[in-house]
Formats: sequence, structure tokens, C-alpha cells
Amino acid sequence: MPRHVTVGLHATIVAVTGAEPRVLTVSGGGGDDGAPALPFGPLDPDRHRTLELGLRAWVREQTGMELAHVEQLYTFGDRDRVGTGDGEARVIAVAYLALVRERQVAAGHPAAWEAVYRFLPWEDRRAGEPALLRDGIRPALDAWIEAAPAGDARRERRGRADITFGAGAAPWDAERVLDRYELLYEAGLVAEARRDGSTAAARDRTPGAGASGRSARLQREPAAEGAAPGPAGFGAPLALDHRRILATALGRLRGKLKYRPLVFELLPETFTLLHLQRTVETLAGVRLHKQNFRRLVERGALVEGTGRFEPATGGRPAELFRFRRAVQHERPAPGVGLPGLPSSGS
Amino acid sequence: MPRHVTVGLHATIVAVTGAEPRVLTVSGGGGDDGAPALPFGPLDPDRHRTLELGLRAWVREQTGMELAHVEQLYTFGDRDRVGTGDGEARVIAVAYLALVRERQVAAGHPAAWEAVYRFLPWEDRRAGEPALLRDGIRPALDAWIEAAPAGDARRERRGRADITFGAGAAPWDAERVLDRYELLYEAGLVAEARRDGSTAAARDRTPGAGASGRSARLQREPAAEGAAPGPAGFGAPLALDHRRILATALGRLRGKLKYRPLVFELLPETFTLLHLQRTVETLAGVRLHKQNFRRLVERGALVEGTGRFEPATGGRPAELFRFRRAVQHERPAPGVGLPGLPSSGS
DNA sequence: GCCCGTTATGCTCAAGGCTAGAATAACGCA
DNA sequence: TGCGTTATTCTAGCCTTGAGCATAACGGGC
Repeated sequence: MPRHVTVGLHATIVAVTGAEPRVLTVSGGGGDDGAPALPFGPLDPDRHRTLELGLRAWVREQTGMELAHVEQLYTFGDRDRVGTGDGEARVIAVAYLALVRERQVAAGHPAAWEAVYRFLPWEDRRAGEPALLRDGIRPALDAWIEAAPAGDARRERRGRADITFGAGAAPWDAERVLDRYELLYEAGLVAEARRDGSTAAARDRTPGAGASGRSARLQREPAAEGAAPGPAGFGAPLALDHRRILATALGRLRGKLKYRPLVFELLPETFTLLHLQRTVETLAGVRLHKQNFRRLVERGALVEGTGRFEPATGGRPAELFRFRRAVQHERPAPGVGLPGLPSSGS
Repeated sequence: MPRHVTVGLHATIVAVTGAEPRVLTVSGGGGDDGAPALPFGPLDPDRHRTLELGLRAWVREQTGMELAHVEQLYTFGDRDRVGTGDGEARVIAVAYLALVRERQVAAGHPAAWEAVYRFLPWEDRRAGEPALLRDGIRPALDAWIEAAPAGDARRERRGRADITFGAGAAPWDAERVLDRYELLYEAGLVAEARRDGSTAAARDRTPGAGASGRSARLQREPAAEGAAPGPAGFGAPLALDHRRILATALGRLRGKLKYRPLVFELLPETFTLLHLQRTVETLAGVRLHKQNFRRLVERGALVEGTGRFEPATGGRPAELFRFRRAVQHERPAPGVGLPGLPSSGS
């Protein structure tokens, strides 16, 4: 008897509070461990006219929140995604990214905002390369590289690690969030890798993944393979494959900031230019040159002054700006361009 | 009784033959009209371990072809996607883009290569803006715009048309393939819009779609609304929503060319720089400045000379180059950067 | 009231990248 | 040999970007 198919709708809901990007989680997750989960629920073919409407319904139910900007991220469909036993339904997951303003908080629902960088701590380089990277991840990756047979295999691992984590000539590429998470997963350096254990043999390649030539090779190494993992893996885990989804979301968001005015979905109606800059930095995980950032934003005609001022800046009052919605009808790719980070390298 | 869910796997298989991008189609389509379809088949939860493997299996079966580069595009899940009646299974479509070398042709299978620009003729601007755009599409869009009530609604339509099709100050943005197709669909200017008729009321927003502020407004206008459609709509139709998938694929491909060495998946082992340029132009739908294109490719260290030459160029023999696979391990975003098209504007 | 630290904002300069061509080299063919 | 065609190399000019310097405007000590 052929198994049925169930479609799960998963939401990565992001907001920026203070100077931190946060993601909305629900407690207890899908049933395996106690790690928090992203809000999700199955598509109801009868009730949900579209996938996005189904997602909104689930989010409303679980968090009491109405979503504004929503976009689809990726669809995960590996048989072993969630360790379903034979006979049970096959579960496909369609993942979404949603952006909301910081204030809207859940009320009476078992949902909570968590700092995104709790789950992906190596992605925050605003204060320079985090110690975790230098002292924890890079050495562990080196061990993983050395654990490979000496020839091409090892060179291949080295190349991948260098490119994804930015070593040697390769600079840090803020958008490769997913590549980094997947590398850590394969190297057995995140808790999920050990949790999934040997049941997770092969996975579909996921979105931004690079290296076009590798696509035919679907087999993925089961897990550790000799690397010395941190005590419980790097970063806090999420239920199921939700950390993978979160990584996909952050990568997509970082990429899209450059050519779409997405930040403004996360900001209040009016804001200072520094507020805008901090929000972008927070998401991109890097610091930006203030004057140049201003120039880009103003020359791009993304914002317009309101004439009002924010006095509590700690210094000279800053003018409050507002997003010029009209840009979207003027220029093809309006975004806040991320200039290279200044060489303030910690 | 709740309906079941079926997951369809759809492949947009692209190759470049001569100077034309082509897409592999199978005859007869899914059952509605006689239009050609993209190869597709349902996910078999028992046989297909991953979505991508399922896709490969279906493509092998229907076209006898082994796919190399494959990437997921988008998942379509509107209830009215294919006009399923009540009681039937709900059908979700996961769409993929695959790239293959030109030679591999189907044998004994009812599959055929069709020129991509047969279905999206307005996307080919290599010889300047096509007459179809100036004489057919723009006037029809103008009519559609005028058909809106005179206030904001009309301004909104105008803005969208200008941005997607490049009018006034806005330049042509080669990547907005999907936006353009969807605009034509909404304006009732493609055959599918009339075929789907009033059954297709709302759709999920699809990938690259711009205008972040509009996301909450899910309702889409049913169809025509007063525009004067061409005799049978612009461009040749495909079965189901396959033209939408094709548009998604072409847009994605155009975008990715810039930062991933995808072209080389479509080229033979060795090629001349002009061959490379023509292939890129063909996909991007625009002409490029020869000297600058060479400089970018060479400075990017994307290729290396072989020392051998292609004599049959019609002029001075051209050196044969080969893709330097190593780039992928050196630079973060190796692609063939598409500099702005020269102002040769026909 | 004056000095200081802090943030906002404006302006400048130099390096590097991109656009558009000019100029030159190497073929096939008449 | 001269012409048309394509390949390859170089250049001049403009614009963007990266990095600072300088000045303005505020709150708080003193």
C-alpha cells in the first residue's frame, strides 16, 4: 500500500529588536527532542486554498500573529528528513520566510522570540570574527579535513571549508549561511548531525548551495568521521531540520537586502539613518562604513526625511526618515547595497 | 473525507543549441489542452528517496536523459492550479531547473527540444526590442492600464508595467522574467489566462516577485478586464502552469549566471570566448560588449586557454578555452557578470 | 558659560571598475 | 594583394566605492 504524502508548512518569522535579529519559536517541537521549533503545521487540502494562506493560518493559530511580508524559501522532501518509519506518511516541508515589525508579540501563545545568533553564532561578525570561530569551529574543521584520506578528498574538504568560512584568499561571504551550516552538519559539528545519526544518509541539495559540478554526487557522508566535535555541537539546536531552514532564511534575507527594500518591513514607520544601518548590520552580521552607507541610501532615494528629529541619540539629534514606497516603481532593484565591511577586522 | 495530497515533480530542462536556448518538452501535456508540457510526474513516496531523485527518475523515464546540474525552483500549491475538481487529490508542484549539454537528445521518447523564446518571445532582445513588444504587448498593456479606474489603481498598474517591462526611466531588467509573465497573465494577454478563466482566482505569490509592500494583497484579478488581447495571447502556451515554471526558470538562470559558473554546464568541454559570450547572450536575451566581456571572464580567472585553436571562425582563429573548475574553491561568487548592454538600442 | 564626548552630516580624494571604442593581428577568399 | 571577418590588446573618460577629515549640534560635567 503506497504511503500518503503530507505537506508541512514551516515559517521562519524574523524581527529585529534592539540590535538583535530574532526568530519566533514554539516550544517543544515536532516530537523528537526538547529543542524549540519553528511554527509549522500540515497543509489542509480542504481548508487552505494556497500554501501561503495555510501557512498564515497555522502561524495565526500557534502565535496569534498576522504576517505581512511572506516569501517561499525552499521545499525539503528527503525521506529521512524527520526519521519517519515505514508505513507512516511521507512528509514534505515547504519553508517560508516572514518579516514582521518588532513590537507584535505573541500573547497567551506558547511562542517566544529567540536570538537568531543563538542558533548560528558564527554568523555574527559585527565585533569581528567571533572567538567561537577561531577557537572552536576552525580547529574542528581542520580536524575534519585531516580525517579525510590524503588525496583529492582532503583537498576538496579544504577547498570547501575555505570558501564557505572564508579562509586564505577567500573573503567571508555573508550570504553563504546555508553552506556553512551544511558543512558543519556533514562534519558532525552540530547537534542535529548526531541526533539524526546514521538514519540521515542522503539529502537533496538545498538552495544557495554552490559548486555546480558536484550536483551529481548525492550521497552525503553520514556524520562525524573522526572530527572532534564540540561538547554538544556548535550553536543551539532546533527541532527537526529547522536550523537548516533558519540558515536558508538568513542567507536569503542577506542576499535580498541588497536589491529589495526588505529592511523596511522590519523597521517602524520612521527611523533614523543609524537605526536603519544598525538593522542592516544586524542581519548582515557585519559592520558598515557609516558615511558610505548614508550615501548609498540617500542616493538610492530609498528614504525621505520627515523634518522631525529624534533627540535621544546621545549626541546631535538625528533626522527621522521614512521609506519612500515609490522607489519600487522607479528603479528595478532598490536595496541597501552592502558595501564591503571596513577593514576594522578585530 | 479529507482529500489526499499529491506532489508533482516538474523539470525545466534547458540546453543551448546553436544560438538558441531550448527547453525539453513532452507532447500532449497533462490532459487539458494539446499544448506541450514540461516533463513531470508524481512523487512516489515509496520509490523516491528524495525529491530530486524522483525528478531524475521521471525525466529518465520520459526522455531517456540523465540530468547533471539540477536545482529546485519553487513550489506551487494553489488549489486551482490545475483546476482540480472537488474530491480529487490536491496537487502540489515542485519545479526544478536542470541544465544539460546540447548534444544529449531524446531517442525513441516523445520528447522534443523547443526554443525557449517561442514561449516567451518578449524576452529576447538580442536584436533590440522585439517588434512584438512595441507593436503588440505595450499597446495591449496600455489598454489594460487604461481599463483600471482612474485613480491609484491605474497609477499602480502603470508603475508595475513600467518597472517590469522597462519603460520611462526604468531600464529593462533581464531577470524579471516571472514578473513579466505574471503581469501578462493578469492582464489576460496570454492564452493560459483565458484557459484558466475564472476558476483561477487567487494564487500564491511566486519567487522573484517584487514589491514587498503588496504581499498582503493576495487577490488577483481574474483575467482580461478590458484589455484587447492578441488573437490568442502572446507567445505559445504550455500545458498547466508550465509557462509560469519556465518563466521562473529563465529568470533564475539569468540571475544566477552572474555569480555562479552555470554557463559551463551548457557548453562543451572547450569553447571559444565568442561561443561563451553567445551562450550568455542567448540566455540573458541581450547583446554584450565583446571586449569588456572578455576582460571580465579573463580577469575572473574563470577559464584557461588550451593552446589549441578553432579555425572555422570566419576570420582569425580563436583560441579554445576550458572552464577552470578550481575557481569555485578560490572566489566566493564566480560568474560571468553581465555588464550593462551597450546602447545599441535598435 | 565652557570643555568634552558623542552622534549627525557634508565633503574630498584616490583607487579601481566599467563603458565605449580605437587600433592591430590573423585568417579565408576573390 | 586587397577586403571582409573575427580575435585580441589597449586607452581615455566617467562613475562608484572605500576611507577619512571637518564641522554641526546635542547633553553633561565643571
